[in-house]
This record gives sequence, structure tokens and C-alpha cells, in this order.
Amino acid sequence: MQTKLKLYNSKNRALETFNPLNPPFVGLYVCGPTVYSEVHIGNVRTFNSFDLIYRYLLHLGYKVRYVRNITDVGHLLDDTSEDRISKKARLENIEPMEVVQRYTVDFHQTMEQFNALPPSIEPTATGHLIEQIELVQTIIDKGFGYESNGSVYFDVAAYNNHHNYGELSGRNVDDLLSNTRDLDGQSDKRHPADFALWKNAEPQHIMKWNSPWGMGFPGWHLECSVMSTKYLGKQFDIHGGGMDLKFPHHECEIAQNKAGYDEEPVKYWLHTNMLTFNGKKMAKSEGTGVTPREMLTGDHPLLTQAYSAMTIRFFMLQAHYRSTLDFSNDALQAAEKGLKRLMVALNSLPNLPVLEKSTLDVSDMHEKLYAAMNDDFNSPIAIAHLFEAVKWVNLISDGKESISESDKDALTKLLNAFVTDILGLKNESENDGTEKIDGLVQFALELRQQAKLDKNYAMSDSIRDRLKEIGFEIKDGKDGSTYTTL
RNA sequence: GGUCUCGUGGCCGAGUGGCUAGGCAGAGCUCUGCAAAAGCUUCCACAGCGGUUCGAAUCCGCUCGAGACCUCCA
Repeated sequence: MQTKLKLYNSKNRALETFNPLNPPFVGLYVCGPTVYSEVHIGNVRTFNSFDLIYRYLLHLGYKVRYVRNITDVGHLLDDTSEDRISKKARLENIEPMEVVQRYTVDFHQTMEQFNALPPSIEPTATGHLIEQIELVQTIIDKGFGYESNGSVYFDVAAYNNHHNYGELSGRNVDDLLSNTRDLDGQSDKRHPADFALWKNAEPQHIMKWNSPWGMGFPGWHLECSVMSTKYLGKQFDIHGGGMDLKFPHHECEIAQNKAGYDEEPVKYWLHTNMLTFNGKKMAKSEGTGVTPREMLTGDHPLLTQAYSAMTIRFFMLQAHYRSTLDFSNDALQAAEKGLKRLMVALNSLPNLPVLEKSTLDVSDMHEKLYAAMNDDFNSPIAIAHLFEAVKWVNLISDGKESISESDKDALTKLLNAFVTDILGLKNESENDGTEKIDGLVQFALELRQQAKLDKNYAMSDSIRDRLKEIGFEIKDGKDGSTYTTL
């Protein structure tokens, strides 16, 4: 088993060698979306980042259990005690579970378009209410939670006497206790930094359940503690999520786990950075997010055209997952062209001529690609090397470099592994031409070739233009014409 | 106000002490009836000011600028 992989543990702010708790098994938990509206493209970036990580771990041979939750209850709005899902349900006059269903399906369809592998388990908060209530009770029993007017809060001060609240996000409790902004409706809490484990429901509240403390609903951070423990154990390898979840969400999760189970739950914390838009974070709650649909259709004021899911995925992979990535029309156009060049080279691999000896060092390329990914999943570096390989392919085609049979096989295997399996990129436009269509286009090309021989350039240009309108781009080469589908 | 991150060529984005990624755009060339596409080659950088060092984009300090978290958020 590989041990060369290093990843950046954001809890220790350091690059660490990856040593799973129980190799070859790896437990990976990622905070999923709250399904009260369409995900935006920033959300997609996060899940694509973790898809890359998941794919690479699989590629290395680990048996990964990838758990990603669906949050279908519980996120309070600040000005009311109503959560986002029930608010949306009320506004649209439908059942909360209809909201959940609609956007869960939408989320799955979206991620499939981006070629993200589905997680091994995708648990929902509402499916784990019993476990959540149990954990609340345990935390109370251990003295780290208290009931107040039908709600239960986590006692941060009490917890901090035994543990270190703020260890993940680098905060200190004294600052938090004195520095937290004053918000209304927190009078039930002993300290402003305390957070809800269970929240009392008003009579008009739709999503509520019975509990030892009355009708209510679970707190904001509880579900992830419960579901990660249930499916991955009290200690597991990797917990991931967006940077913006680091505090308070992940901090609270750690506190709940340690308070309830007396274990340090997570060995490696991975946080992905934000996709920005004009330099600023997209915020679902402020409606500033661009949706995948808008990008895939080009129906957005900032975009001059539609972009394919693979273009967007490739664009995202050209930045490291821990860097912010600023999204713009120009950057996407660049990604589109780059991706095309990469895929064309990959597709031409089988046609490369072979010679006795190679003038290129395939094993060196192999080393460099793995070194890049082993260095905290550095996909931009890996892609840079892949473009070097693209150059090789073109030079070999031109007869300016040569490759042996065995090296060609090795290179083919290597590039396919990285582009297809690890980066998760696939051809989008091929295969919409069936054999019959291909035959038709070839026939048109023959007619055009004859026209050219007859010096009937009006005809040959006309054929070229018409085919382009239909979606076939003609490329005239030395040995005749070929085409690509647009 | 507190905590933290970042500022790289026209654009996106790697790189943490010397060998100055990569993509796109630009330029030149090849191919070509023309064009497109493609390919090859190539120019342009490290916010500013100081300091450490034989040597800094990379370390330290200051200034300016941007952003994130502190409240639901990927």
C-alpha cells in the first residue's frame, strides 16, 4: 500500500503523510448540501474537489467508504425559528419533504453531469433522528449539555474545562464568550457561544419530532456527528467540507463527538476553498450563486456562451483545491480550449506510430504525475505534466520523437488513468456520431475532396460551411480531411 | 473589533531560498486553393518599501490592497 501520499491536515495546519487507521480501508466523510434550493457552482466545486480526492484514494487501491450526507432539516434562519426547508415549503405551499426530494434529485443529476462518483452512503438527517436524540441525551448525561425551555444547548464552557473548544478553527473560548455578536433569541443559553443540540418547536412549526424535551427538531451540527459515527465509527480517517464550515460547524461536531463518545473523531481534516465570482464568495443564502444550469446553458449575464460540465470540471481542476478560484468567462474559455487539446491528444494515442526505441522517458512522466497527486492532490501540477505528454503525442505524430511499443502501452495506460480515472474527465461530444452518421460525413468529405480536385472551391467551401453549421468541424491535413464534432 | 488567508506576466493559475510550471490570449513559423483547425517556436511576472542572505517571487518587518470566518452557508 502506498504511503507516499501527503495531505494537508487543516487541523494541524501541516502537510502530513497519509496513514489510514485501518488500511486498506479508508473512511471519508464529507458534509453534503442542504437541499432547500438548487446547488450553485461553488457547491459543485467542493464536491468535485472531494470527488478528485475520492478517486485518487480509490486509484491507490484503498477501500474507501465515502459518506456524504444530505441535510434535510435543521438549519435555522436567523430572524425566525423556522428552518430553511420548512420556509421554502411554506412559500411554495408544498410539503417539506417535497422540497427535499426535488432538490435531492436535482443535486444528484447535477453531480452526475459533472461525472462525480456517487458516495458509498448518502444518509439524511431526518433518517437519523433517533440516533441524534440519543446523542443529545448522552451529552446531557455527561454534563456537557443542558435543557432550557424545551431546547437543549451544548455547554461550551463546561466542555472547555475538559477539552479544547476551538482546536480546529484556532479560536479561544474566552474570546468567543466575550466577542460573540449579540443576537436576539439567545436568552435560553447560558453563554453566547453555546450552540443548540435540540431546538424546541413552535406550534406552527412543520418539521418537528417528539423527544424527551418535547416537540422539536435537531440542532445544526448534530447530524454529522451522528452519521459519521454510525457509518465510519467513533474514529475515522478523513473529514471534509468547505472552508466556511470549519467554524462553527466542524468545531461543534468535534465537541459533540468528544463530549458524547470520548474520542477524537477525525484523523485528517480537509477543507476545500471557495469558488469566487468577481473576487467574492458565492453565497446561497444571499442569492449570489451561479447555478450549474446557468453555466451549462450560458444563460447568465456574465457568460458569453454555454460551457460543458467537463469544461467546468477541468477549469476547477486547474486550481488547487485549497486555493480560491475566481470564475470568469475568459477563464472558462481558456479551459474549454485546453481541455479539447488534451482530449484530442488522448484520443489519438492509439494511432501513434511505434518504433524500436523511445526518445522520451515515460517512466519519468509516471513519476512526476504521481508525485503531483501525492503532494496533497495537486491536480494543477498533474495537468501541467499532462500537457507535456500532449506535446509528446503531437511530436510523435509528426515523427519528431519516437516511442516503442511497450512505452506506448505504458503511456496510454498512464494517461488514461490520470485523465479518466483520477481527474474524472470524459469525452462529451464523441459517440453522438453513430457509424451511419460517420459514413455520411465521410461521404460529404469525399465529395468535397473531388470538388477541390476540380478546383470548384465554391462547392468545397460550401460543403465545409454546411457541415460546420450542422456541427462537424473539418480539418484539412496533409493526408486528407478529418472532422470533429462540435 | 477579533482570528486567519491571499496579492504572480493581458486573463486563469502552479511554484516556498538559486535551475524562473501549465493552460488561454499575443507574435513568428509550418501545413493549406483560401480559411479554419492543428502543430512547432517564442515575448511578457512575481503589489510597494525596507531587511536577512553570496543569492528571494519564495524568509522577516512595515505599507497598501483583496478576501474568508466570527451568524445559515461548499
